[in-house]
Amino acid sequence: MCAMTATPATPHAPAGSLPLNPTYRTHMCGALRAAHDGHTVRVAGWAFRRRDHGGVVFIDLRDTTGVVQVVFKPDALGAAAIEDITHTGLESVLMIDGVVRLRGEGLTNPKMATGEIEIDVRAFEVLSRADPLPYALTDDSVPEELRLSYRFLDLRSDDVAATMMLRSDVIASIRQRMWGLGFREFQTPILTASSPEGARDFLVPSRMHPGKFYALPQAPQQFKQLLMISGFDRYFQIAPCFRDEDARADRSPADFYQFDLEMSFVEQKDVFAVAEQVVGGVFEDFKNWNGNGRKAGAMAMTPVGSWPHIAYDDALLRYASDKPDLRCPLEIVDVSDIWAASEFKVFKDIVAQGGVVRAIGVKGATTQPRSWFDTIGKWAQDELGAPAAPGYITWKEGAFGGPLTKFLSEEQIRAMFAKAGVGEGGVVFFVAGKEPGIYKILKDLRLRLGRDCGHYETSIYKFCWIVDFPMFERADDGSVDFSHNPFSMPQGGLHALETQDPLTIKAYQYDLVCNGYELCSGAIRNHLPEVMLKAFRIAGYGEETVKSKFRGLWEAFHYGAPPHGGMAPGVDRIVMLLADSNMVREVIAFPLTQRGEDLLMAAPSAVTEKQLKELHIKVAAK
RNA sequence: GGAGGCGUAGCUCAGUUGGUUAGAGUAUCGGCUUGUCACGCCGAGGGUCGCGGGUUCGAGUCCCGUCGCUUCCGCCA
Repeated sequence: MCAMTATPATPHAPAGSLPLNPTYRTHMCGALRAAHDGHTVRVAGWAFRRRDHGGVVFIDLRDTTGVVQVVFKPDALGAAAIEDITHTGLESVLMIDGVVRLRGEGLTNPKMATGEIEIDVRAFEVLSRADPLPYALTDDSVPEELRLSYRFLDLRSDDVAATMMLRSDVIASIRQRMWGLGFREFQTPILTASSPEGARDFLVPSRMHPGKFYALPQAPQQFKQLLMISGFDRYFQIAPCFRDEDARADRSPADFYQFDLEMSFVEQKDVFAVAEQVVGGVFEDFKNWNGNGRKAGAMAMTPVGSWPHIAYDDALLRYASDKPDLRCPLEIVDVSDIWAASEFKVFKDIVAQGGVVRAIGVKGATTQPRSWFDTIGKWAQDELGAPAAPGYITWKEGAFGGPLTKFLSEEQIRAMFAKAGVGEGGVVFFVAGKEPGIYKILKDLRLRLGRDCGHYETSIYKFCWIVDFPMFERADDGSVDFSHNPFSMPQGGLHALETQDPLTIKAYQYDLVCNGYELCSGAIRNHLPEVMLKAFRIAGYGEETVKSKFRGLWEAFHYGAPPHGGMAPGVDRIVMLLADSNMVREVIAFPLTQRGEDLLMAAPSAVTEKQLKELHIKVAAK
């Protein structure tokens, strides 16, 4: 385990300055240096590696600060002691009394921070013996399933441990920044009421109320709004959230943590300013963290205070995504009108039937070999499910090329290149189809083209705000539903709700996006009961539902509610990005599997009949 | 709910066209080794090839089903 790189915002004491109890240790393993030569020390830790030379035995002893070599010599300890340490399993916990010695000439190990010294053992005690390990801690090819089954061992490996410490440091940094800005931290209930909106709830049966259930909160949404109405003005919480939905690589299947915040008497720009200071500040502090050795070099980031705002509709057009990865500079443009006026029947028909043709211009792509264009076409069909290989037109040595060229006039082609923002040497790709199905193809094609043609930036955190989300959307069954958050303030307020087509109404609703990951959602909230009632009515919820299911907010809005808003960045995702990982499980100490199981604790599990009876629950036969 | 990938010793993997007793590295155990640092050398034990069924004279290998992990779609206000 390597010593952590010190970071300016880490409020923790540096490794090696921990208060120590001399019953167990006088020094930390990783803190010993040449300056300790001749010091009598007591250290304690895990037997990480052993090298047995029949007489002298070396053990690398590991604690949270690092590794130090301890030397067992038969002359000093006797044959029985050497026999004992030889048969003590790796990962046993040892307490060592010894003397720090400079290593002899040619015996130092420059790969170790403590490599100039070793501890000459005078006495030792095995505090806990370890069985043979299910896998070697130094083996980095062990599958995740096994490592999660023995997560307590997995957490001993230095990169995993370093990531957990990063997580702690990130949360500490968030708290310090928020306290510095005058926010207060609150705790809100873990057992609350089920909500008809949003994700599937985890339910907890009530013993005292037969047939009734608590729900674990999907977010502290209503509570933080109530705190605003109570007048606290600035709230935050590192809040556990629970959603019973299927997992993804970047989405934990049950519980996750949000850095939840809310402010009163603010507009959208005020929330953005706090977010850029705090989230941006955390990234500035930790962007170069490399405790797991993954980053190739220093990381850049979008400067705080200049994170671009992109309207939701604009994001869908330009990036085919509401969480665009801006490391790829390529943008999508609409060229439906040009193709509608062309002789190419396939695209003409698609436009005539309400579809669109979108184009991605790639500078310099004419240098790609023919085989690359074929690979892209096959990949788009096989992996992205494109109905046909994306068409393309090349502009090379004064001439336009590609199978689609013959359907267009030169003016039309030139107009296309101008719109796509590329000139000679460039290639314009086309994808035709209906929205929104076409977005999935365009989104991944844009990134692939950028990567393949060298336009994709690495070693940078690219932030942007996605703003002006629609308030409502059409559900699969044709009805109108909330598109994001039912508590958002619609732009135009009650007047918009009463006069506009609901599907055209925007909300003061926003997301923060970094490198293609949705880092948080937020909104300026509605604080008026009549707006709440009207918005829910449009989404198909009657007055009685609002009054019963959202009683707290409904009541509170009648007794003086300030304008307020906030957001909730995902702690797991922030740490994941800083750790240069794409798996959220890597930044969670005890993550669940994809199917929501804890392999170590064997959860979920059956319970006794007695427990069920107390809870008035009967399990139906399958 | 749907689609793909993976599953052989404690662990990581190899295993030819279906053909004798399923191999290697590592770990474990035993022996040797007083300066290594992923120490080294010699030897031993360790297998229901995820599970079930089928085809076949014969299945780790082919087919069907199923279970587990995982990636993606749906889902995630």
